[in-house]
Amino acid sequence: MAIEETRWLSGEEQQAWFALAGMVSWLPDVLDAQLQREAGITHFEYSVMAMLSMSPERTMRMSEVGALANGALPRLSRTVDRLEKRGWVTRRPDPQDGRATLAVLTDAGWDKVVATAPGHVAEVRRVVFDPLTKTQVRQLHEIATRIRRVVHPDGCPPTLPEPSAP
Amino acid sequence: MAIEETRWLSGEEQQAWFALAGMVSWLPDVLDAQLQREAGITHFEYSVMAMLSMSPERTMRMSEVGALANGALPRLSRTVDRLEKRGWVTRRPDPQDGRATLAVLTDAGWDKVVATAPGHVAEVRRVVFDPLTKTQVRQLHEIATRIRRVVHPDGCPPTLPEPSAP
DNA sequence: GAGCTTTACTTGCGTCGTCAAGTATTTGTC
DNA sequence: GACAAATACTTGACGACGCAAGTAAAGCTC
Repeated sequence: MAIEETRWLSGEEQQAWFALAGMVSWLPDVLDAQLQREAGITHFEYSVMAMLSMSPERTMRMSEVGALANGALPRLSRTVDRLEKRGWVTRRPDPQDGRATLAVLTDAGWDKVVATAPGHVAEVRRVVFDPLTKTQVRQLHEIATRIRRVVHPDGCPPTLPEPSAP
Repeated sequence: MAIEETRWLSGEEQQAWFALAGMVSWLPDVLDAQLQREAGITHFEYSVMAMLSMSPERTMRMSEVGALANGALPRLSRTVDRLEKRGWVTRRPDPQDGRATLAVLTDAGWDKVVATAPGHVAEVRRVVFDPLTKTQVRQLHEIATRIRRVVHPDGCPPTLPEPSAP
C-alpha cells in the first residue's frame, strides 16, 4: 500500500495469473477427492504419513513433519490426533528435548501408506505429469521453487530425507 | 487402483512435485494474509467482488461468479451472504430465469474493490511475477492451463468478461 | 540457581467450507 | 397441460482450520 503508482498486470500476466489461480484452487480438491474416495483420508493426512514413512525409524518431530507436509503446527497437532485415533501414528516425547513430541508411524500406518500410495501416485501422474512434457516438468520445477521461496521462505531442505519407501 | 504395476515418480518428478505442492499450499495463505491484513477480506471474497466489478452492470449469475472465482456454489452462497451483510453485494432474482440469482456489486462494493486492488496486485506481483522471468511467465501460463484443464475440465472461457476496471 | 525469554507444541473458540438434503423454477414428454 | 426430470441455488449439520492464548521444557543471564 505504498504511495507509488500501481503497476497493473499486463494482458499476458492476467491470463497467466488466472490460469495459475485456477490450478491452485482445484488441484488440492482433486487430490483430496481421490484420497477420500479410495482411502478415506485427506491429502494432508496422507502427506504426514508419507513423510513419516520416508524417515529412518519412521519417526519425526512434529515440527519437522509439519514443515515437510506443508502444514502449520496447530493443524498438524489435530491431524495427528485423528491419525492416532485411527491407530496409524503414535506420539511420544523426545528423549533429547522434553519440549518436542515425536510422531511415529505404526505398522498399521505403514500398511495404510503402502496400500494408498499407488492410487495417489497415479492421480498425481494423471493431473500433473501426464499433461506436461518432460521439458515442462523441468520448467515447473524451477518456477514452483522460485515462487515457493517467496511465499514460504523457511522452506524445507533441498533434499528429502532418505526415501526408504514409496 | 487398477491392477497395473505402479509407475513411481522419478527423482526429477519427485522434486518437481515437492516444489509444486509447497507452492500450492502456501500461495493461497500468503494472498489471504495480505488481504486480511490490509482489507479484512479473504482472497475468495475479493475474487467474487473483482469478478463482479469486471462485469457489465456489475452483475452476474451466482454460478458464473462461482466459475470465475473458482468456488463451488455452497461456498459462493455463504460468501455472498457475508458480502451482503457488509453492504458490498446485493442479490436479486434473474428476470430471465426464476431459478437463477443475480449478484450485484453495490457502489460501496465497487469502492472496496478499488481501494483493495492495488495492494492485492502488488502482492501477486511480489510473489508470482517478480521472481519469474518473462519467459517463465509464458511457460507457467501454458503449464497451469494444461493442469487446470485436467483438474477442472469445465473451466471458464479463455477470455475474461469485458475488463471495465481493475 | 532464580527468573526471564524462547521454543515446541496443544487447545478453546469462532469462522469457514463441504456434503447432503431441501426448495423453487424451468424444461421436456406424453 | 400435467408430471417427471433437470437446473440453480440455499441451508442444516458437521468437521476442519486458524488465531491467539495456554502449558511445559530449555536456554540464557546475572
